[in-house]
Amino acid sequence: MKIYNTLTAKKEEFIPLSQGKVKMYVCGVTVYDYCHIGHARSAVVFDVINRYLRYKGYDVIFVKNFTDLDDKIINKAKQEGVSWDTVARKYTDEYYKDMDVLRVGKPDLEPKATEHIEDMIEIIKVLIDKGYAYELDGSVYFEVGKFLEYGKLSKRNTEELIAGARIEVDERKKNPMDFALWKRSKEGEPAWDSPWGAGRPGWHIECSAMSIKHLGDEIDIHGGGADLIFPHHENEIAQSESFTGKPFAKYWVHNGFITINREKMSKSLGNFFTVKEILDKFDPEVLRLFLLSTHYRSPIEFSDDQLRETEISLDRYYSTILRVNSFLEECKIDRISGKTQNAFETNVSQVKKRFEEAMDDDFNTALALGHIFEFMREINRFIDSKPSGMKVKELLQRSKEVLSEFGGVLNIFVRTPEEWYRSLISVKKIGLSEKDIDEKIKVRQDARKKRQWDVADRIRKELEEKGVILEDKEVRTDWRVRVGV
RNA sequence: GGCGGCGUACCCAAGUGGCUAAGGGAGAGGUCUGCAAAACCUUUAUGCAGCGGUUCGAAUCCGCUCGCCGCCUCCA
Repeated sequence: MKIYNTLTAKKEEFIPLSQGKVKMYVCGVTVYDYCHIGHARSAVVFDVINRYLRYKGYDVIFVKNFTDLDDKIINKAKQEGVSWDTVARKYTDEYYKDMDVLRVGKPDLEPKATEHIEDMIEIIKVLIDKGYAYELDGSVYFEVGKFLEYGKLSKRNTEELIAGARIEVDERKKNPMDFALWKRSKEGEPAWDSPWGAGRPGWHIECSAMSIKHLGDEIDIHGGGADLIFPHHENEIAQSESFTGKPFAKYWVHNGFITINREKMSKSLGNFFTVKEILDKFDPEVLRLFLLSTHYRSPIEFSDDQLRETEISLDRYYSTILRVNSFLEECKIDRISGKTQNAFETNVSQVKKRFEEAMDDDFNTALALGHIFEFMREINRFIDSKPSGMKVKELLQRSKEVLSEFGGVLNIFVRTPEEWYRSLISVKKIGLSEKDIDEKIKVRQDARKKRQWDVADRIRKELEEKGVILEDKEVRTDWRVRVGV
């Protein structure tokens, strides 16, 4: 299995520190607002990485933190006139709601910054003792010049950084790039006691403290959005490696951004969509599939049109399954058919290998999905060939199992076609119940038996206008909800 | 200014040295069907931003040019 490592800027063979075990830490969200789809992308990407590692048999410990103490939370609290921890709690709850509907699994541990203040203070103390940090008027700074490898992750040297620095320079700092480990709290801000007086931790130290505490000095994978590479992850490396004297993380994994009109989606530009906004118009599985249909490191251009296309793709999956199910119910067992079956059997046994090859290559979900859709065409082609015989049922059963196995890794394709269409009835605001539709179908079937085509066509058209499409099969009529509109 | 990435069909998107350049959507034609829908089949890039170079061989490596974007400040 290969993983692209930001640290070496190369795809590398994945060899965990301890055989068969993977320790993974991912930077989670700062809980000061609703999740936007960029947060969703990161969450979904690392959820899939976690699932695939487990699928491959690794014993994974996955830690993802909550930043529940930060300037943005404090500002939000001021705006809303509530306490900062009320803000943190509210948006933590909202985060969980969004993750649940997106079927993002829970990490093994979800530590919070506020629960690790003591751990952070301990690390800061050691960094001062070791000469990597200095106190200045109740705050503590990390001295970047003392960590010779500073810039190794983001491929920068300190002179360049200073030259291009846009940050406001505190003249008293030894070096403009030195960053806060501990900040003296101002009046009205949350504060904890420390050897340097009342204060609160800087942003970067929390992840070092939580990663080291829960996973140890050295871990296998450290992940997050590409915008965390600098300064957050660079600073984490500096602090952690100065503290432990060991390499902090072996593989650094970063997901790409979502763009809108080719620009990075961001809160400051105001061009963002929250997860909730999208789910008002689309089924959550559509968003999840959309996020996985591009490689995780590439930018994804977001638009409603793209989601509509994804919706059509997903519908292709469910309508294929619906078709397989119908076929299995009506399937007659008699003679064994020949060539098409052999060809299909080969496909069934090969698709798993293809899926794993794709995923082994730096979690190439886009390619993996390509194989899955190709396989679905094979299934449809097989059914079109009107196969018969004992083996047919078994092959189709196995095909469904293979698809749900892949679905388990990507955590899509987890519902029945019926559940999918039921969801679409409400997402697309069809305004009919399943019962209504079934009744209309029944009336229409009677008309069809009597060859009253005008009556049958009228009912079909009436349903179509509401977004329900009918499909006449040999012995029954199935319905679907129209997608992609 | 420094560093990095991207440019593959009408749209989205895999592919980073070697069989006919995956897959999805859209379009056109066909099979099936009472008619449809779905499905399937055929078709849509002698070419991968442009120009040079390396090589027996390049979308894939190297150089230059053009265009777009990101990071260097909080950010998933």
